[in-house]
Amino acid sequence: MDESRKSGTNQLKPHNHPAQLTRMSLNDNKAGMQGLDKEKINKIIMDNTVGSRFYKNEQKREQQVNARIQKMKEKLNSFTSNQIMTAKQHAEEILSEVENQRDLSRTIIHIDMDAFYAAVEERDRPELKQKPMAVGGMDMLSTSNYVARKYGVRAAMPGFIAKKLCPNLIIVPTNFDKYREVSKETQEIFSEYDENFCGMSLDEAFLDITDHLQKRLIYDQQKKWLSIKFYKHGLFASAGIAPNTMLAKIGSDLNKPNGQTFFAPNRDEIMKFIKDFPVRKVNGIGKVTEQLLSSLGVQKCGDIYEMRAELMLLFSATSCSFFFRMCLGCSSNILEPDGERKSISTERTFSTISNRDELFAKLDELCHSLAADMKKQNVQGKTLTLKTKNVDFQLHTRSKTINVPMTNYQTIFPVAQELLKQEILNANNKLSLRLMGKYQ
DNA sequence: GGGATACAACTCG
DNA sequence: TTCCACGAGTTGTATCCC
Ligand SMILES: Cc1cn([C@H]2C[C@H](O)[C@@H](COP(=O)(O)OP(=O)(O)OP(=O)(O)O)O2)c(=O)[nH]c1=O
Ligand SMILES: [Mg+2]
Repeated sequence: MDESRKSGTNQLKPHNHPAQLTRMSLNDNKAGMQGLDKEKINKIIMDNTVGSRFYKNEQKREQQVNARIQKMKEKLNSFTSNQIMTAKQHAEEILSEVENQRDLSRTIIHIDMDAFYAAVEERDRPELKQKPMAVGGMDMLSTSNYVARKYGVRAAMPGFIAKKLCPNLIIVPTNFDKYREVSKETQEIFSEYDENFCGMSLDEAFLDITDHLQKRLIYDQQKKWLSIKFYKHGLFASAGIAPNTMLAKIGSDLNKPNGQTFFAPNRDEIMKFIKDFPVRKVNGIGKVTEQLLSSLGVQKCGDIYEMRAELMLLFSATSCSFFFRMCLGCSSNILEPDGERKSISTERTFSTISNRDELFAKLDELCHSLAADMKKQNVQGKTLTLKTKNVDFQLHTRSKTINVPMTNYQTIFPVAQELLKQEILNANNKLSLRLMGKYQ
């Protein structure tokens, strides 16, 4: 039940796209996206976005970020020179502590498959290799091959917009089981080099090859060898080799696809590189933090040092120590074995439901699905969280912790039902529902 | 003051 | 024709209860 499509406001809203929405436009800091017509692509994206409920929500969030920035600037102006001075001293202490801890003795590789899901699909349908192709659905794409990227089509872009950018785009449905299979194959190879390798997702992993290197030189071989191994499938990977995980991760992206980067264990070279490296490309700095930092004039990692006092006063200790390590090119070089999972969840988006009974029927489905997943993974939970999203894309969560752990549908559903009842009372507007169960 | 608990916001792939 | 996913993790803040 979602009217409001007053077609009176006519379609020809000419190019008055509000002062560039930073949240919205094409993100080209991604492999395979250089030298394309960004203007044109952004126009198509905007033309298919402006006015939608999704867009309105994005605008709202943008406003919130701007408010945060405003507040930050006010705070900044209120600092006395004395405060700045002591903050600078404190920052220096932390920085020199980081510098003292710098350890260039390990060699870490980050390996990242190229266009992973798409590459697997191309393996099974080689005729797709020359064609623009993406994996996902009309609502959302998980990734695209490099041919499609030339059109501006990329991961996390809705399929229907991608189709506007590239009418010939072929969209292949997602096939997780296949990707899991291939992932297993690659991980077997990784374990030959480092049995304690750390798989970050289906398509990427960190390896500490320090010990392996003592036995055998594989700097160059690593890549060739991966290429050969995967050649039969036509799959390729990129790699970054460095003294720590942050640099290794940066490196694997620098020469994508089918490329690699080597950072020598040399302080000066690392500092020289990191100085001009954009903060946004560092893992952990997303769209929002980028904007917050940018409003302080911090765009490159080197800028962090210049603003160390202000950052100390404006951000949490956790954030600051992260920033400071960043600007010195330092990060962990220890690969933690991944422990127990912390949560398990299932969520679904569907066309708007406002009928109460239908809502509960949907909830029932989700509980069954969650219970099945929990059984398969052999886990139980003590906290259940219901997550909802309404037609305006507003998110809401409501959770309940209970003494006796939940293990199956019978124990989950009653709790979920309570949460949904409350949620319906709370927001008597129609909601498009999703459920998410967690366990902690 | 120090754990739980609840919830929003952010990030990643 | 369609009109922005889904699963997992972290951090920050508020609140309550020893
Ligand atoms: C970024 C992203 C990736 N994925 C999936 C699909 C990707 O193939 C897989 C790995 O992510 P990525 O490594 O980020 O992307 P990619 O491997 O497709 O392309 P490349 O590394 O060459 O730039 O994760 C999503 O489902 N949603 C996302 O938003
Ligand atoms: Mg990849």
